[in-house]
Amino acid sequence: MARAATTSDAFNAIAEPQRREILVLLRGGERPVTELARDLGMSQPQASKHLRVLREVGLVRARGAGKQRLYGLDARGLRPVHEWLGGFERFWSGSFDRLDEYVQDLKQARQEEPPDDDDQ
Amino acid sequence: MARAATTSDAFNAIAEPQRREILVLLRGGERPVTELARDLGMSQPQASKHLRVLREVGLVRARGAGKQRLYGLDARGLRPVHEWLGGFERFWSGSFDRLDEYVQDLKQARQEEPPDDDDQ
DNA sequence: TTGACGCATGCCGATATAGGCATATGATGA
DNA sequence: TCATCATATGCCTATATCGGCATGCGTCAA
Repeated sequence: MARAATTSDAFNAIAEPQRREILVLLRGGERPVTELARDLGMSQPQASKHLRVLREVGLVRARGAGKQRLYGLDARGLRPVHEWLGGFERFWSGSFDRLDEYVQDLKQARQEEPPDDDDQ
Repeated sequence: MARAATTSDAFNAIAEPQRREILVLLRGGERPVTELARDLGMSQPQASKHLRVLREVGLVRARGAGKQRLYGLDARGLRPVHEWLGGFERFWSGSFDRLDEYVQDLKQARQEEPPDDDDQ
């Protein structure tokens, strides 16, 4: 198996930096493809492809406007992602001091143990 | 180019469902690899590989405990992701709840102001 | 030392990616 | 109708993935 499709869910769709930039830009309002491509310094086909992915996940909607096609944000699909991350909020907020203890434990363990830190 | 490495950032790391499940499990405290593999119904090598990815992104820390290796959560790396998503919160709450309304707003805005709200 | 256990890693195969380039499709206006 | 502009799509290459399987490596107990 390869990696999951970018169109499988919002998690995969926003894993790509350029797609995140597109979403950020669209926060300011609808935009045609060429404008997005220009502002983000990518080719028009690439912009279209990224927009296609975002469309298939439902994060973006297209609307024909004459020769152009205006893309607009539909960020509702990001909500589940945000909520999933919210489940970890207590681990980085101050009220949860257990992390600090944990980190201390780690430091101790690391000092005592030989460097098996293969981590890059 | 292929897709960005899963170890490039937290966005890519959490794009994989099994890794998300690992993180959720680790919210309950440190766990050895085999236990994670068993609870999530995956092979031990797969668990190790996923944990390696999470380790390289810094979402997880390992601590040697005898024969075992206890993995613990370090969710601080998720904070930037959560914050990025927070930038879209207003689009799924309140008046932006429905895309239709949102599109209407955009149309109005565009009619009132010149559309070349120029880039950046 | 030997064996058993826990975990990490290497190799393989199948797949899907991101990007570049060329081209097809669609709408507009003359 | 035809030419033009705005997008979408197809083909191609290089790459990185995820999974399975086998195996290496380190730790512990006899």
